[in-house]
Amino acid sequence: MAVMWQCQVVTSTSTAGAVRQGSLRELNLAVVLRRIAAADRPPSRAGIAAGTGLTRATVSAVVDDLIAGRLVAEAEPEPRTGAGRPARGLVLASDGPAGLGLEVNVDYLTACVVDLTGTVRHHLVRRADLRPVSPADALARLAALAAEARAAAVRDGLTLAGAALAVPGLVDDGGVVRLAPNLGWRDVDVPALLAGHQLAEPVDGVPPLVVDNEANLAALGELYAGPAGPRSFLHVTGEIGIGAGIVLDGALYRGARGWSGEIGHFPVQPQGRPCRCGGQGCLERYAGQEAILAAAGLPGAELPADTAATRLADLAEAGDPATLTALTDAGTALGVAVAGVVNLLDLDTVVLGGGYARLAPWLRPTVEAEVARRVLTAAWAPVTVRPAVLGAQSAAVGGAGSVVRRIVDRPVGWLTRTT
Amino acid sequence: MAVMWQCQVVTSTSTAGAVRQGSLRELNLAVVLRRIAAADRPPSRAGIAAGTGLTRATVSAVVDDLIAGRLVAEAEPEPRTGAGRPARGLVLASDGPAGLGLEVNVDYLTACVVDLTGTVRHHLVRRADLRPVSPADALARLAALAAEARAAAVRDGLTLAGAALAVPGLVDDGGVVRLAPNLGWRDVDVPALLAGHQLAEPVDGVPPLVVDNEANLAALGELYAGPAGPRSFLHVTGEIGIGAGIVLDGALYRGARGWSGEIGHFPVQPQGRPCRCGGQGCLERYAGQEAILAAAGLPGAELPADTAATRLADLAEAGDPATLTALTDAGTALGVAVAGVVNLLDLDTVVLGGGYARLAPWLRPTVEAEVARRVLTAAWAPVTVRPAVLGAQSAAVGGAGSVVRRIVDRPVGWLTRTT
DNA sequence: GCGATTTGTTCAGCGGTTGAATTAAATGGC
DNA sequence: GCCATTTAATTCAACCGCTGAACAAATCGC
Repeated sequence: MAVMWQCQVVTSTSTAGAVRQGSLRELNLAVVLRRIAAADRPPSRAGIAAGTGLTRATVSAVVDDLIAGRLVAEAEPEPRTGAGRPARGLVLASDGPAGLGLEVNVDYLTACVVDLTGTVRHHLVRRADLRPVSPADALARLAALAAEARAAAVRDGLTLAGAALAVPGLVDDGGVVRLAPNLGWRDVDVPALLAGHQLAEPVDGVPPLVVDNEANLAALGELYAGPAGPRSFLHVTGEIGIGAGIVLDGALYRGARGWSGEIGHFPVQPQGRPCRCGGQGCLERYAGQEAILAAAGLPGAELPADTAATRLADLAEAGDPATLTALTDAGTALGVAVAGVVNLLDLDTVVLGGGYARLAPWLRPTVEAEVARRVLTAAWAPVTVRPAVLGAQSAAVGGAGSVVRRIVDRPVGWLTRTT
Repeated sequence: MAVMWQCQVVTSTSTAGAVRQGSLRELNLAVVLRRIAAADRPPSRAGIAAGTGLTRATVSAVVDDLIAGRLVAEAEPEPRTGAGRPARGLVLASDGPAGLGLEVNVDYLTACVVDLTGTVRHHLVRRADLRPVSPADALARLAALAAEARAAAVRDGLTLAGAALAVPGLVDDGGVVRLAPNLGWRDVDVPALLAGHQLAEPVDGVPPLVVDNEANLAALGELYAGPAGPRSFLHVTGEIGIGAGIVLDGALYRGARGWSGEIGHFPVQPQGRPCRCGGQGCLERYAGQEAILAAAGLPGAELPADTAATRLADLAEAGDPATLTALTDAGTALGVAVAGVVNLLDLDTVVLGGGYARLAPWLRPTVEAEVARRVLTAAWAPVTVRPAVLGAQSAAVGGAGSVVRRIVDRPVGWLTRTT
């Protein structure tokens, strides 16, 4: 007689999900705040009570806490309808906590500030080729840009609640960049290099900066900003390498060690062109920026992604045949890979991000054709292929968004802060 | 200024996660019960209190409820250690609720009973070629087998809490089998065909039978039965077709419409052999049972999977060169596909199930070699490839396990039942 | 046998939700 | 213009379930 789950391990985060008395309020704060964040019109306390099943009394008490904590504000222009006492609309506060989103990439540094409502309040970009710059230097410049953004946020009355840094590479739990090939970084300990800077000072024991892969943060940005609905999608970022962020059931899937999304080496031609990874016929060799540029007869394999994408888009718009062919071929390869992923994960949406966002008009038809041809269930349920809403610099915005989103999902952390 | 998550939709399951007063007890029942289920030694009330952060008083009250509901029992042979009052060990009850697992496949019907502890208490198999049999007939035979299993369970003092039926095909939400090619089923409405049978009578408004893809249920079985640890893995089922169950962070991932796991048409040779799906060089054409048998020079493409696997294993053990080559080639193709999936999802374990379980000794080395070669992060973090613990008929056992597992995860549903 | 030690139970206290009653603020009919 | 009606939000006693401490139970070591 086989015995199952005899010795399953409990994930044991010390309390392992036990619900204490105080958790009630903690959980309901999150429920109410999420409700306010998710509504398309400012909801009333009564509406929230009806929607959640909580009592109006409870909702009022919870909302009082949220307003006192500067997470929620009452909307003066209350939307009225019919008879009865007018409801007072509740909206996320636009003068409370905000998130700082940062990005280091091959040819630019970005810092942006996103408030609780999801509005991008500031967006600073510094263009500069960072490949010859040492990681320490690059991070020092980034810190300066971050300080500038922070000052702008403070002038607006905002309080920065944390920061997220997007990096084009593999990042481990501790914020160490294991490998960022296009930047030439290897084992760069970002928190250590930023020690002393304001960014690195822990607040309430919480490290204020999380470092993450740009594809992951871009996918989060798309999750927050995208049209309602898509709860499971693949966000493909076309750069020199090709990365993917995977959102499943409304949550970013990071993988067993946080290294998911490596789609660049999906085998689209197993007996095809050799790849630096040791395999053959990897997607990157057919739909990577270098491959597209070469096929279009353009130099500059090492160009920054947005420059390359712009150049290709210009040529395509002008009707350059070599470019059009190159994009069609790239789209086909991308479609093969995407179809494989969709077959495996049964996704309903694929988002073209990074450089692909700009090239979507030309890539999309071929990608869609391959998907329709190869995805078994496509006949029953169509797959949407669309460009990223946030476009190129979605990683920084997504990172900033993830900071404030964390507050929406667990407001107690913000409300009980000591500072 | 881009605005994010302006109009996100709330999943709105009426209460939308609101935490009522009574939810406290509901949640803590689950926490304590899971703790008991997950422990490798019968834990004491005090131990659970220490582990969860709840008070000993609370744990005692919760445990009283669980014992009253026949979900937990006190283990008489309490495990002692040191000084102090001896603890009373708590174990899952072996005479409470049980799950019924069913499977319809090409050449057999299965019914099995799994109790709360995960022990397989009964396991009935009827061999018969079901391809010439009408779906209604096949289900009638299944219902008879299920009734037999139910009687055996009742004799043991068990109460069946629900049933799960594994089918080798695509199943939709309503339990309709959209397509099961090897059975020759199309749009078979299982609940409708079982109407009138005991299996189909709702208890407390809950449909007693869920129908699911066999690969999904087999993956769940592996999740419950497998060694501690693997929280994210791919379970590949080799049959006439090739299916995969995907477990991410300890939960089965079903996809946007419940049709995830279609790995059989992963492109391993895009310019290769044409496939019935319309694509070219699909995995199924290289590592499917039909392909392996043909490469080994054997007839019987339509053989049931376990027969075919046994025959191949016998030949391989005897050192038949054609068979060994066939298995090596199949392993290579499988390895290409698996490597692609692991790259994408960053899994740490791949389980070979179904017919592959029996063939694992020969497939495993080549699969591992391909994975090591193609998975970028394999150097930092190894990927384990292993045969399924439950072997061939894991789907029925996994289905039965999922029924009792649901009770462990939400005991209130069982405790408040009216029957 | 007695103190030390650990388990499990009992009980007053309390935080937070509940539900009903109350107050607040608007609409609409006459 | 006034009042009944309607809906929103607040107040308050009641109650549910967790908390913490005190207590009883059961065993070990000396």
